[in-house]
Amino acid sequence: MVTIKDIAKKAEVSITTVSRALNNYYDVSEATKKKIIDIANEIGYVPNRSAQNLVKQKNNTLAIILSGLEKKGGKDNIIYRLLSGMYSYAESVNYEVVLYTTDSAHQRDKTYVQFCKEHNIGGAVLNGIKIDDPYFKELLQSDFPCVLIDILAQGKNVSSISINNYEAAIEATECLLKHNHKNIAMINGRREAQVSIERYKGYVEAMTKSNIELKSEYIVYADYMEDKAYEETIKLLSNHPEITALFCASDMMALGTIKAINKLNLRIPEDISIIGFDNIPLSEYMTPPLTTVDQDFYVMGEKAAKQLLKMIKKEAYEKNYILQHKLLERESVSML
Amino acid sequence: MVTIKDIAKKAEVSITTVSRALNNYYDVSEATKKKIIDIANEIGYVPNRSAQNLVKQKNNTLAIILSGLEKKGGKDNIIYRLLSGMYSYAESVNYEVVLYTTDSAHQRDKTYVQFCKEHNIGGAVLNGIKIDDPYFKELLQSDFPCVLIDILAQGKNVSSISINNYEAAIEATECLLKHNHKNIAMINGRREAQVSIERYKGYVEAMTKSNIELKSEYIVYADYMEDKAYEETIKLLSNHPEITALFCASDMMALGTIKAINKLNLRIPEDISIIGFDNIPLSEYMTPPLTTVDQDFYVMGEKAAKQLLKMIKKEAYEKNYILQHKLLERESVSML
DNA sequence: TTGTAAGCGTTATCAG
DNA sequence: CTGATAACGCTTACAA
Repeated sequence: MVTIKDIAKKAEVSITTVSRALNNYYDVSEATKKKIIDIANEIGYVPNRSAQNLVKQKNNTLAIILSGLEKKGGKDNIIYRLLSGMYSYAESVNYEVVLYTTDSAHQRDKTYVQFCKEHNIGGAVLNGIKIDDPYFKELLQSDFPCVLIDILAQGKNVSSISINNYEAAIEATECLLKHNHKNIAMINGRREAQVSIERYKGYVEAMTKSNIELKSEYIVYADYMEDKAYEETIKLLSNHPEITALFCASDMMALGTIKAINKLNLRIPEDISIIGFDNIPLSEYMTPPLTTVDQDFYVMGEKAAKQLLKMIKKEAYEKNYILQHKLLERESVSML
Repeated sequence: MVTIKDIAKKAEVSITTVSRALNNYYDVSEATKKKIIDIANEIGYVPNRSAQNLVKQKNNTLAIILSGLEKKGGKDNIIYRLLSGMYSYAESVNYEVVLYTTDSAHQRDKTYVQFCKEHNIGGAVLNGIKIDDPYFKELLQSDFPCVLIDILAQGKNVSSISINNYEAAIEATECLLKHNHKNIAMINGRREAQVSIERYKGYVEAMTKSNIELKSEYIVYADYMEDKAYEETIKLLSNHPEITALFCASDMMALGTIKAINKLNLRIPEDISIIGFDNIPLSEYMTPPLTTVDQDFYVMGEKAAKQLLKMIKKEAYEKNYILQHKLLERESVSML
C-alpha cells in the first residue's frame, strides 16, 4: 500500500507537507505542491478512507435503510428508482451511499442505530419500514438525521417525503366516479400503513362527496401483495357481483386483481374498471394499459438525499416535503 | 462517541482486555468478559469500523461496479436481482457491499482501482462494463479479485459467471425452427459485446444445422435498447415482409420489437413469432406472454459473491462458472 | 513555508 | 489471565 509516508520520503519533505499539498491547502509553495502531486500520481497513491474517516470525526456517507432486498421483489422497480435518485444526488455532493436492510439487521442482530454509528453515517433515508419496528423507533429517538419515505415525520431530527396520498386517492376515485361507477371497491394495502390510511381517507372523501353510501365489505386489505390481491379479489367479486370498479392501492396489487378478473372470465374494462397506484414500469404494458397514479420515485430519492444533506448541515428544511403526483389515464377504466 | 476506553474505565481494566473480551478471545476470564460485555451494552458501545479497518489491514467489503444507475433504467430488474443475490450471500458471510458506477467514476474522475483501494475492497463484481473501458482494463491488471458477469475471464485474478449463451441461443432458435419458421431474423445487442457474439453464434449454428441459408440483412443490432429495437424492427419488417419470426437478444428489445409489430398492424404470434432473452418480470405479463430464455440473476449475484470470496481467501475457484438457463415457452411463438 | 508531535479508535505484540 | 505500548494512515494544532 502506498501511503503519504512514501510520498514524503520520495519528495524529501514531511508527511505534514504532503497532507497539506494533497488537500490543497493555501500554505504550501506551488513548487513543492506540484512535486508532491506528481510523485503521488507516479507511485499511484490513493488516500485511505478508513484513516481519513477515523481522524476527521465524520464521514461523507448516507445510509438507505430498506425493508429488504427480496429474491422475488423488485418487480415494481421502486427501490431501484429510489436508490438511483439518491445516488445521483449524493454523488453530486461527494457523498457515498450505503445500504442496509431490515433483514440484515435482524439476521445480524444489529440495530439501525448500531449500523449508523459503526459506519459513522451522516443520516439515513428509510423506506418500507414498519412503524412498529423497534429498531426504527430507536433510530428516530437517536439524533441521526432521518428522512422517511411515505411516513409522516415526528421527532426532532426527522423529516419526511411523499406525495399527497389523500388527494391522489380522491382523484383516482373521482376518475371512477366520473365514468359513472358507483359500486367501487378498494383493494387497500396494510391497515396500519400511513399511506394506506391516507388513500382510504381519499376514497371515502370522494365517495361521500358524491353521496354514495360506503360499504365496509367493499374495502379489503391485501398487504400490497400480488397474490393476496388475487385471492381477495376473487372473494370480493364472487360475493359482490354488483361491483363494477376497483381502486387498487398499488399497481402490484392491481396485477393480482387483473389475474383474478381474468380468472373469473370478466373483461377489463368492459365488465370491471380498474385503477392502480404507483405507475410501475409494468403498468403501461398490461392489457389493457393500466390507469394509475404516477409517483416519481427517482425524484423522491433525489429529494430525500437533498433533504438529508440539509439536515446534516443544520440548514433549514421542510419537515414534510410533498411531491407532485399525476393521474395517468390509460385504458383500464371505461364509462359505465 | 462511546469507545473501548470508556468501557475500560468503567470496568477498571485496560483497553486491551476490553478489546479481547469484545472479540471473544480465549484468554480472558469469564467473569471479566461478562462484566465488560454488560457495560458495553449498558453504555451503548458500537465498534468504530474505520478504526477497525485501519488497524486490521483488510476490510470485509465487496464492491459491485455497474455501468450506471439510470433514471429510466432498471425496468428489466436485472441490477436489482444481481444486487439482491450478492447482498444475500455477502451478508451470510458477514461482508458488506458497496456500489460504484461508471458514471460516478467518470464524473469524479476516479478509477475503479482507486475506488477499491480507497475503500480497501476485497474484490469486485462487475456488470455491464464495456470491455474497452480503460478503467476496466486497469482493474483487471491490478490484482484485485474480480468476478465478471457475462464476460469471459482473462487475467490472473479474474473469474467470470454467465449462462451458456451459445447453447441458449441455439435452443431459442431451434424453438422457432421447430415451429416451422425459416425466415428468422435476429435483433441482437451490441456488436462488440461477448454475450451478443455468443448468441449470434448460437443462432448461426442452429440455422446452419437446419440447412437454412443465412442472410446478413436478417441480423440487426439495437444496443439492447427498447427504442432502437423498435426502429430497427420497423425497418427490418418493412424491407423483408417474408420474415415470420424474430429472435431478440433481450426482453427489453423484444418490448420495442412488439411495439413495432403492433405499429405495423401485424399480430403476435399469428403473423410474427417472437422469442426473447432474460425473462424480465414484464415478459410474462405481455400480450401474448413472451417466450424467452430465463436467466436467474439473483442466483448469478449470489454465485458471483461466493466466487469472489473464494478468490479473496485464495481458495480454488472456477475460472468461468456456467449457470443453468431455461427456455420458457409461453405464447409468443406459433406454428407456421 | 515547513516540520514536530499528538491523536482518532482499534488490534496486536510482548512482557509480566 | 492481564496490561503497556506500538502501530495502522491520516489530519491538525502548534512551533519554528
